[in-house]
Amino acid sequence: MKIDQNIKIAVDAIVFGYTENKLNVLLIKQKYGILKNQWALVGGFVKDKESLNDAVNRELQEESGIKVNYLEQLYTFGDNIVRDPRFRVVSVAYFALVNSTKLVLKADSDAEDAKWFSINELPNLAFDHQSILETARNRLQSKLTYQPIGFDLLPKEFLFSELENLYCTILEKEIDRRNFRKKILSFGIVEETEKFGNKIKGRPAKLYRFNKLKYNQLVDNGFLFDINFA
Amino acid sequence: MKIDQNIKIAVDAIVFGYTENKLNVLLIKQKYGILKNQWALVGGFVKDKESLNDAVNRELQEESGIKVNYLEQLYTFGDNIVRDPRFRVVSVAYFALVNSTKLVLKADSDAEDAKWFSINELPNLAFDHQSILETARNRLQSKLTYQPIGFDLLPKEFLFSELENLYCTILEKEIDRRNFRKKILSFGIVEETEKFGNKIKGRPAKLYRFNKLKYNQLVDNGFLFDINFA
DNA sequence: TTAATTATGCTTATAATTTACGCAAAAATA
DNA sequence: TATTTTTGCGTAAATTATAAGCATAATTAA
Repeated sequence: MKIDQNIKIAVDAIVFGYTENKLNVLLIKQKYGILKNQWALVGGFVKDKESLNDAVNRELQEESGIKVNYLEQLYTFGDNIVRDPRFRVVSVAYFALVNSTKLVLKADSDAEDAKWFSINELPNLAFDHQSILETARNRLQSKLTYQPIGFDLLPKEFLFSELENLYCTILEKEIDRRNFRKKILSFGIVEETEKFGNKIKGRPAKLYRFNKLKYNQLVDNGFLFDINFA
Repeated sequence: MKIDQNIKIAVDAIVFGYTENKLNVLLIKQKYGILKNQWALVGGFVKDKESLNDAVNRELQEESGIKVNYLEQLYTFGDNIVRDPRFRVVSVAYFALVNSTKLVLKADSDAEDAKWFSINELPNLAFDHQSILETARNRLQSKLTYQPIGFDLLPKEFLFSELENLYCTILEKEIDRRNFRKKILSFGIVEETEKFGNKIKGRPAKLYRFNKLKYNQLVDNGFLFDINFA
């Protein structure tokens, strides 16, 4: 049986990072093709013998050298049949979180440059990448409230104020510091360390750590993570 | 620029129905090919000039003639590169809800037969359709609690007991009838009609109607649908 | 040196929501 | 007429969310 179909499959990754109380997105500038000098999401075509998951990990490796803490499929964009002017492309978009800001481009990659951009200061993006990014941002906002993915944007050991700021920044609302702390601690999935963070002024704050093992145990017993302030 | 890629894109639809307190899935039996006589999800290959959305609607029309009340993209299955033994296929799965049980196969369709199966009495399914179905069932369960999609499985006018049974059946748990009613009514998105359902015994029950317009208005003002009983 | 400032971490009162369940009403059935 | 079945309303107790108050430990300004 022969199927007459000429559609190509690509994967794209929306990689979020969080530094200095800002939500950032990783973008790359293409070296070749019609995309030359345009900023775009990490991505590329899927190889015939490669799973979608392998494809997106390969592209991440080639174009940014980054190690992601979290990766999940976001959405498949294939309703706009002229999103790529060259030929029809269906793109499977992935949503990734990292806590590092280190970028190491592979020399043989298609990317000329890779950079972090604040979500509020984005350049013009290639194709429909602007709209993909919006979808990813919505996923991040909603998922943050019912899955402990915020920890994947922070270093292993973090200040409570950092966690709290992350929630306020991404959810774009004020959260009472004391109620936030009370709620997070009540879950029993965040534990304090002996160390202190090096803040410049004010009372020194302890560093805390997310206990993923404990979280998984609780989930097995029916625990539901849920952070939702009015 | 030429891309050397030989992957085909298909769409599949998981169509849920609800009748007589049972959750059902629509399956079709293929007329031709290696799938002959095997039950499978509604689906087929995407045409070059057709959006993914159009493709799934066309397949639904051709293979079942059914009109869906709700349709959303579920997940793209493309990690198992040998899921189809003929050649590599990436399948974009869609999740659909209907309240009708009428099926009208098109004569020129690839389907020899189309039938409703109770979710608890499924036949063996082609490809990885069993696992796709599991994913869809999970989506249905979780989405039922935070989106008013239960109404898309019921007739326009329904009894409160039907709505309540639907929730109990799909979520697989007991829900207190009185608290359920109180909560649903408190939202103000379900209104009673002047009509009564024709039950055989017991006190006659009013028919109710979901006010989608009202729901959308409330959502614009920040309302969040949420049904979650311990 | 001392007072003001900044940020942390603990606590408590009140409001709102969830949970559990009693009970009368309206029909069919025995 | 009594019993059964299902509907629809109401209320008390338990739990959770919201809104603050305040002592502590450091830095910074006076």
